[in-house]
Amino acid sequence: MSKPNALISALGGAGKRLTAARRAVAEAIAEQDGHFTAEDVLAASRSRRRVVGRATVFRSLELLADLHLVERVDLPSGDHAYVACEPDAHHHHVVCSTCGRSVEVGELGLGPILGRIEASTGFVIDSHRLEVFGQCPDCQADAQHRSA
Amino acid sequence: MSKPNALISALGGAGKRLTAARRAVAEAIAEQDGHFTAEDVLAASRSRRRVVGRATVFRSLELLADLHLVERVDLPSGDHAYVACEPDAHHHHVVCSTCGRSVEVGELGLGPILGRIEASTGFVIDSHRLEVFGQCPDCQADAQHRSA
DNA sequence: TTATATGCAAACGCTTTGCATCACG
DNA sequence: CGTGATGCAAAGCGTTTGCATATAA
Repeated sequence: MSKPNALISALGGAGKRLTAARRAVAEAIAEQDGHFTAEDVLAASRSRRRVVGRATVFRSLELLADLHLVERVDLPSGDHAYVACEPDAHHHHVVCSTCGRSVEVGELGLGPILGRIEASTGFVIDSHRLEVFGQCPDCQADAQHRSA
Repeated sequence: MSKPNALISALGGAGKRLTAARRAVAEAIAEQDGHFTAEDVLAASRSRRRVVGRATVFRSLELLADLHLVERVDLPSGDHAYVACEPDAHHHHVVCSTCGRSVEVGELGLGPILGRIEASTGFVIDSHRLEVFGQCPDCQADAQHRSA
């Protein structure tokens, strides 16, 4: 759905080689609309006739995750998936339980809550993950059509 | 560390059979101190000479998770683990990155944040997970001793 | 007695790794 | 050129399943 170039140029900027396989992975990710698994990327690369080895997909995904170009999310089912994301600020993902699309949201005031947790538990917090699941506006509309 | 009886009686209350295997799993969980994996439970049951089959451990864990007696947490590493927890109110876990112990915290004001997310994204939120990782007080102390 | 639960072992699916080859820079 | 990347296939690991047997209620 968006520009693979962003992924590709970011890759180059990190001193990583700009290989055909990585371009293919970037393209495959760019055409994903929502969260996706390694297998989805593999399938997308195959359907585009830019076949990439399974191992390379995993290696690329790991690399992109290190560069914060994609982020791993754990679905409620326990499955692992990835979402493309902006590398900049800290943010969280809101994932649609129906269609899998996700949007990013900022911190929205989580900081004070973490402060309260530190105060009440004595922990020093290193990291946190907030994963939110629900129905996106489109799927809400679809649900209404179906029931009406 | 705590009473397996709580798990056992809750099991009975749910119309489930109180079998030897389930007692063994409950005991194994009770002696876990922090988060644990299915393999940990299996190992604990073996060391106590109350051997339980691998499949039964997974089935029991699934059952206990359904009853909200344990909760599945996804560690930053991507591994799946479980923590024992109180079945009552909605809460989240704060997990120590060093020793794995976890404590429960309540909502602490997440509600308004979710409301803001709904407002800004148009999603209707079904569920959420907040996972917080850091150093517990004990591990902070240990770290100081070591560096001092 | 009868529906449930168990145990085993094999099947499974996702992910990683070893290693020889390839190609970006 | 040299190092890093690739691809294949096999290994690895956690998890699930089929099925005959055992057992709680």
